[in-house]
Amino acid sequence: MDRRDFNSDIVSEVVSGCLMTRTRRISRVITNIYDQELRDYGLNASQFSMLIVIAKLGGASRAEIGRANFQDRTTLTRSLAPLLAEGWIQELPTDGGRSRPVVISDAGKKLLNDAAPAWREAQRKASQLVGDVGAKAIIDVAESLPRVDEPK
Amino acid sequence: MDRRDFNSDIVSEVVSGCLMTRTRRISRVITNIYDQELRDYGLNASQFSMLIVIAKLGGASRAEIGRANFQDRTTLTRSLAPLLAEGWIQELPTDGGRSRPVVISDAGKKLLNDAAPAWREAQRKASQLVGDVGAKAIIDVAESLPRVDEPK
DNA sequence: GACGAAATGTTGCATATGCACTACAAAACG
DNA sequence: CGTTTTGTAGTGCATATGCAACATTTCGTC
Repeated sequence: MDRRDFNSDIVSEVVSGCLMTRTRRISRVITNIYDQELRDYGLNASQFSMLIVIAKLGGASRAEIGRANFQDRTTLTRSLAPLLAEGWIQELPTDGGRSRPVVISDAGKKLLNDAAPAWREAQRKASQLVGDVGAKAIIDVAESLPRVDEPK
Repeated sequence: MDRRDFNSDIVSEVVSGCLMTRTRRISRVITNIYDQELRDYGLNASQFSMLIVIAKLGGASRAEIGRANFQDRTTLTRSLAPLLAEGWIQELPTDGGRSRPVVISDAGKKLLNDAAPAWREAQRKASQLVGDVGAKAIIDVAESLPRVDEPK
């Protein structure tokens, strides 16, 4: 059969072990969990992530945030716009003209503290979903990703 | 210090163990690997994934594809459009009027076979990146995701 | 067969993601 | 110095993602 022959080839090969399809599925499912818990606070999983990175870096350019979070520079140009509009982050007074670093604002800090219980609940659900072994593996794999933001 | 106190709270908690930020980072990095390898064939990682799912299901509605791939129905409405436009998939003659199942076309099958080496190269790179333990964990976690597409 | 519940698909809306390209600014070099 | 190289940011383009709301179709039940 045409279909059988075809499926026994590349399709079954990918179906049985593709890391990309798996990581993307996991990402979608996990993201949905956090999205739902965070919804009441007016931000989504991605925005929560960026706020955390910015808070941790304590003042960083879009390029630095991108390196720390494995995102393209240009993604940050647009993704940060809603955070700026909401007042959760703010641009530091331009120190010349080159880069325009952003920091988390008081409102942003308050938001993170307010949403902390929601994050913990999502984290609990996600941990249960992936299991102890899965959770540890995810953390380990993430830590092993090639760092491009060596301490300045 | 204000910043220190703040960081010692929810920020460091999330930084040290958030499963969502990790899975999203992993997804971005892994997706980039496959995107680059597949680029010469005119499709991206996401589209490759959908083609594989459709090929495997062998004729499925957007809702079925969504359940199989953990995507929202409405995402498929739009994401399948480019695949239809390229002729990689086609809609089956409507069997009444309710759903409009799609199947992979000959051109789509040819594309998958042509791109197979590129996928294998990306898979090799990704496997090396996450390591044997990481790869197994990713597969296991993905398999454990709550299935909603029980065999019809 | 009629009715209400569940499933399917679309559109409006908002956001996420990254590539190619452009414009500047800054550092490195000779 | 000036020139080259590097780094930062933005825009145009295309796609991905999912929620809310809506229209339509099925299906289950009486």
